[in-house]
Amino acid sequence: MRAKKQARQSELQRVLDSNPFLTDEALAAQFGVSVQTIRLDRMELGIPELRERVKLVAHESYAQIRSLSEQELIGQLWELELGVKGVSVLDVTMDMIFAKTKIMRGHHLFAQANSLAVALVDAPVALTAGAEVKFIRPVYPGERLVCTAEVKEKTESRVYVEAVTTSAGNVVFTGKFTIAVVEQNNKEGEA
Amino acid sequence: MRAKKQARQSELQRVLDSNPFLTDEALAAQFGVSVQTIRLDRMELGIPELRERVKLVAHESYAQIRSLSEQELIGQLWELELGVKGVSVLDVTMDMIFAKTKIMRGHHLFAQANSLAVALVDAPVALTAGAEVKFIRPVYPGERLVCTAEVKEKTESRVYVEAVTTSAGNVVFTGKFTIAVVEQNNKEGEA
DNA sequence: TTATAATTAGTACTAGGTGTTAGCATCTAG
DNA sequence: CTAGATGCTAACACCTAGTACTAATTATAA
Repeated sequence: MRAKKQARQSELQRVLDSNPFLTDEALAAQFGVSVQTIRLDRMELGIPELRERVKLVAHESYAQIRSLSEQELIGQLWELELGVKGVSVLDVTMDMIFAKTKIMRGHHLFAQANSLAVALVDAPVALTAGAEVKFIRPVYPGERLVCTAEVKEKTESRVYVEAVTTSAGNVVFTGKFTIAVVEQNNKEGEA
Repeated sequence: MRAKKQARQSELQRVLDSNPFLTDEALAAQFGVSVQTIRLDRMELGIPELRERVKLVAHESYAQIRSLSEQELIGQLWELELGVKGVSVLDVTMDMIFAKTKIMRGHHLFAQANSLAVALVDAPVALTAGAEVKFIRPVYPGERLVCTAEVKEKTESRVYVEAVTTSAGNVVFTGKFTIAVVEQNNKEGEA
C-alpha cells in the first residue's frame, strides 16, 4: 500500500496541476477511493481546496491578462533616454515558443524591439510605419534577451531607430524601425 | 427612493465589473445597505454570486492564457494551400491596442502575418530569418483584419513570402518574410 | 501475530451564498 | 386621507464543498 499511495498522490498532483477545477468527490470517483482519502492526500501534498484553487487561478490569470493588455512595453525597461536610447530585458518563457521546436516565436522578439523603439520616441503619439528585421539565431526558453535601441536619425515626421537584441552577449535579432510622429490628425504611419 | 436604487444598481454593476471578487457582505458595507438589498440588486441585474463570478473569471482567463500560448497561428486560418498561399483573419480587440491612442500595436499585425507566413511553408521546421514590413494606416478595435500570404520564391534553404493585411478592403499592412527551412541541425535562421 | 500505516466513516462546523416569507417604512395616485 | 405599490431589512431553512476531529476498519510488513 505504500507504493499505491505514492503513485496516487503524484498522480493527484499532476491531475490538479493540469485541471484545478475538480472537486474532492470527482477526484475520489476518478481514483476509486473515498473522499476522505483524497482530503488526506491533499493535506499531505499541501494542495488547497477547490474554492481556493479556483480563486488562485482567477486572481493570477486575471492579473496576468490585465498586465498583458495594459503593458505598454514588452519586457522590462532597464534604461531610457527619451529620444536617444533605451534598453529593455525580456525573459523567454514557455508561452513564447513553438510547441514542436521549443524555439521562440519571431513576433515576441519583434514586439520587444518594436515597443522599445516606440517608447524611445519623444512625442505624444508615435507609431511604427515600417521595419526591417533580421532573426540571427534561434532563441530558447530560459534565455534573457537584452534589447538595445538607439535613435539614428530624426526628421519632422519620422524617427529612425535601430535595435539589437542579444542573449548572453550574442546577437540574436536586429531591427531598423521607422517611427511616425503624429502631430495632429496625420493619417500616415501606424502602430 | 427610485433614483437611489437605480444609482446603486448601476454603481454595483460597475464595481463588480471592475472587481468581481467582492462578497455581498463587503458590498453591503460599501453601499451602506443590508446584505439582502445587495442580493436583491444582484438578482435584478442578473449578476451571479461571488463563487460563480470567480469560477467564470478563472475559466475564462485560464482558457485565454492557454489558447494564447498554445496557439500556433495568430488569428483564425481561413484558407491554406501549403507552399502556395494562405489567408487568416484576426479581429482587433481591446487588449491589442495602445491605451492612450486606441491604435493597434504593431506587433500584433506583424504576428498575424508572420505566423501565417511560417504556417505556409511546407517543411517540418520553418523559422523566420528576416522581414521587411510596412504599416500603412492605423488600425482600431473592432476592425477585422484579413491577411493574405503568398509564397513568391523558393530556394533550397529559404522561402520568400509576401503578406498583405486588409481591413474592409483597404490595405493596412504589407510584409515580405524570409523563412528559413531547417533541414537537420542547420544553425541559420530563427523564429 | 501484532504494531503500524492506510483508508473509510461519521459528526460538528464554516463561508457565502439561494429561496422564501414576512414585517415595516415610504411614496404615490385616486 | 388612505390603499396599494415599491423598497429595504430580517429571519429561517437549505445548499455546496469544504475543514477539523475522532473513531473504526482494513491492509501490510516485521
